[in-house]
Amino acid sequence: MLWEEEMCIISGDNRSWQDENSPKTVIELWCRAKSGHSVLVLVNGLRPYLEIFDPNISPDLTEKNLSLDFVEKMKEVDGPPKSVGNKLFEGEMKEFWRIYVCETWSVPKLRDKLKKLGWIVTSADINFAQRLLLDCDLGPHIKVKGSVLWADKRSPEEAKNINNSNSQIANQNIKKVGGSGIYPVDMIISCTFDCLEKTLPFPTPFVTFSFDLETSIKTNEILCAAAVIQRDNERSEHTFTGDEENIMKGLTNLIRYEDPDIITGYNIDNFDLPRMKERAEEIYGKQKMKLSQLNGWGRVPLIENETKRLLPERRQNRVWRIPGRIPLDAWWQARQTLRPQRESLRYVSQLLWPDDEEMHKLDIDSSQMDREWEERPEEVLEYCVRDTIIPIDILNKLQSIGRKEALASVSMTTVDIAATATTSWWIDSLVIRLADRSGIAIPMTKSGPRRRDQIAGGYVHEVEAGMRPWIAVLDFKSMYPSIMISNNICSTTLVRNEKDNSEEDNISPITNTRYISSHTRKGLVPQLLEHLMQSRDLHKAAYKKANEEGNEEQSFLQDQLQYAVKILMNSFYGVFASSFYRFTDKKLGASITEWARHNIKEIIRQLDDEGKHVVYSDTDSIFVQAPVSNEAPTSRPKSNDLSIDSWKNAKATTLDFGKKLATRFSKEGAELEFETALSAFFSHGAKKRYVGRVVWPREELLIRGYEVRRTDSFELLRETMKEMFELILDDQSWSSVEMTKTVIDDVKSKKIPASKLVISRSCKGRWDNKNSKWSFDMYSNENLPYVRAAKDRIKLGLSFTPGMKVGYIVTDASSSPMKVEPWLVDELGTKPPEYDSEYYAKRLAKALGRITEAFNWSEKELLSGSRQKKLFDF
DNA sequence: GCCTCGGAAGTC
DNA sequence: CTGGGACTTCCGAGGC
Repeated sequence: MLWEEEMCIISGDNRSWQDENSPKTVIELWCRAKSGHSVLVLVNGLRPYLEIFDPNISPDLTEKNLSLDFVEKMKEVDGPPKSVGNKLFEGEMKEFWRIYVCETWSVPKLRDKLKKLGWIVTSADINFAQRLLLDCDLGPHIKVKGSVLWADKRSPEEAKNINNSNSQIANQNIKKVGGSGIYPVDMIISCTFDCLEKTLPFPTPFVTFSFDLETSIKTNEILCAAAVIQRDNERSEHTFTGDEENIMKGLTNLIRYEDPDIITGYNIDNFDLPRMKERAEEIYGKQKMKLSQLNGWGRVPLIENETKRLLPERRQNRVWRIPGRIPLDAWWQARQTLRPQRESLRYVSQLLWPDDEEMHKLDIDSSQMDREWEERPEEVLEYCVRDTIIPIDILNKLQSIGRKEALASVSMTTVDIAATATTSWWIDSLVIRLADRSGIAIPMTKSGPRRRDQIAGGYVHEVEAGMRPWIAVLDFKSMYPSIMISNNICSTTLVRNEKDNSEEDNISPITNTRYISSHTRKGLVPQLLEHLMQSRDLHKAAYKKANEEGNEEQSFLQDQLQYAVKILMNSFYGVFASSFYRFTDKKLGASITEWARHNIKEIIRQLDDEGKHVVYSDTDSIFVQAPVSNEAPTSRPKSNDLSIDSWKNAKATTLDFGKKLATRFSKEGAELEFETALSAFFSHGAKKRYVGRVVWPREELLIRGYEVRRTDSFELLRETMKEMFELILDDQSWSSVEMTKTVIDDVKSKKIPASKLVISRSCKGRWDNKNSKWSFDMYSNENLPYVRAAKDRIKLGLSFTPGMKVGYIVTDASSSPMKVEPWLVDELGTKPPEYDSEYYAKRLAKALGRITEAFNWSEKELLSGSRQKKLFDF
């Protein structure tokens, strides 16, 4: 009996098997059904392949140089080559042959052999599960029709009725279609590739597992562990104690029983996952099956020949791979979306839930874990449980999982690729799909050394120091994608030979690179981008409609989708300007930016000619001074003040001015939008550093580039500078100088708490296996403050992970190198170090002085000559 | 004190 | 062996 259901693909893999001596490859899709249970779909019927052509002949010549018979006889090849006709490869038509392969894992070897023979190999580095999505034009959300081979506890009753076989029979049936045994899922279905169908996206009820280990600092041993499972918005907590082996077995059994899709925790990538591996190996060495009992988290049967997929593995020292599941570190998600000043779990939860003390209370000294565990194990366990709950709360708050699912949906990949892979994977998914349908060959990803010669980037306009009143800010809408569309920029439309020149070609303004007119042939990428632009508009409209109708679930989903499309569109330029991407030519990236510079400079020139002052411009934005009288106030007067009308008039003039400019300079393929109106704009004269008082479409302070936004600044500087900007934009530059002097005096007299003076920078590092210690040899000089602070942390037994932000206090800057101490108050609750007040006063004066300089108050004047100085003996 | 360099973190 | 890009500012170390 057939079973039909909608589900979302979490991850895919494939395995080779023999069907009556003929080689077959089955695709395994790990899914979560819309109705809540997990499903493994075994898909048969597709054969892995790659495609080749003989570079020495063109289609009009019939003579073959290279022998296809020879290819057919190669042991990796399955059956005769199949003619697939002519395809476009780097501007030329070639005759292509499809070569079927016995096993996917022999592709790299076959690739090399064919290349040595002289063939050019294409479509030969595409993951076979991804191939299924490409060839059947599927995204992550699918409808499956198949026969039920196994229906376990959490599967629907109807499915259990269809399949009531015992596990032995199920095991046999699964092996008959190429599966490896009874996978730890709720349901196992078998079908052929034509039984899969694309469906509309829906929010999938993923199951999440969060865990945390507490370990001994002396021996690295695991002392205890905790885990939380979130299923259907309900959570269950679990704790594990006893000997190490039992703790690890307990965690593993829980995972295999609960069958989560997502595995999270705080810093699991760099701490808990590697520690699990290390401790398991400490106990069982290289006995894979024994190791699997301790750490077999892969979603495959717990059997001998699956040990390779059972054990979590770290690829290229970065992303962990747990087949069938998605490792999603809450630390990394928080870091990416929040960009916090510091990154400890305590700090991040304080940032997200400032009022909930329960969440960030600190009752365990983790640097003394051995003693704490000895003296009060219950509190340690409680602390451990809390540290598994917060990561789930973080993922929920940041909507991380929903965003990954939306990205998977718009890029038509599995959720794990959206969650863990890089931009080029998402774009591959769309580009290859379309190329395959358009008779265009798929070149391999380019390898070898990275390109040295840079292409030119965006244009940045000089900015004058000082205040400018009433500014209209205009932006090009999706600038790079629009340029790619309107000029038909694509590797498939690039004119490579002079003989192919046509009068209709689009010709780039500086390098005179030519692209075929879209009337002749539309490029792949312009087609895709145009489609994405339209789909973003559709999602935005659907979002608006859902909002009006009060349909919260739809509105949330549509907003996620439109945002994902935006992210995806913006990734195109980067990938096509890179040196490695399969469909790239460095001319493409260069053309895009030269058209961009050309467009924006032309507008600036015209405005200049008309005497309209362009105050600033960066890549796709222009700041233009509006024709407002100098008497108009730049800060909003009280509503009963006489000057309120003058302010309102100025605002109206600026709005009108902005709208008119937008209409005037917008053209097909380069739409200029009126983004914001500022009543005042200030810069001290450095590019990418400015402040503006926004008066439309909302009222707010806009700060870019300045220390206020920088994580490697310190709280006091951020606060003071922000206050200073508020005053300056309110025309109170004098009081801003006074205020600044007071703050500098306060720091000199040590009235400022050290917590406001923590400087934080990310620090690289690598674990040196040979010497069993952390190494910082990637720095040409390790004598940097944050590297020394990181080393101090390590010495104290605190966690260090490569790339983490390390907080420190400068204790003595008079010596070189300066003396610093790590900031441990967040984690250990220890006494803060004594700071070097002179250093902080100087840094404040320097940063703030750059700004006050615009009003003729220098750094030196800020540091001295204040009333308060005399009160404190300095 | 001036300069160069390596490095991190911003803007777009 | 592993990947979006360029443009920009500022900080600290270390040489002279």
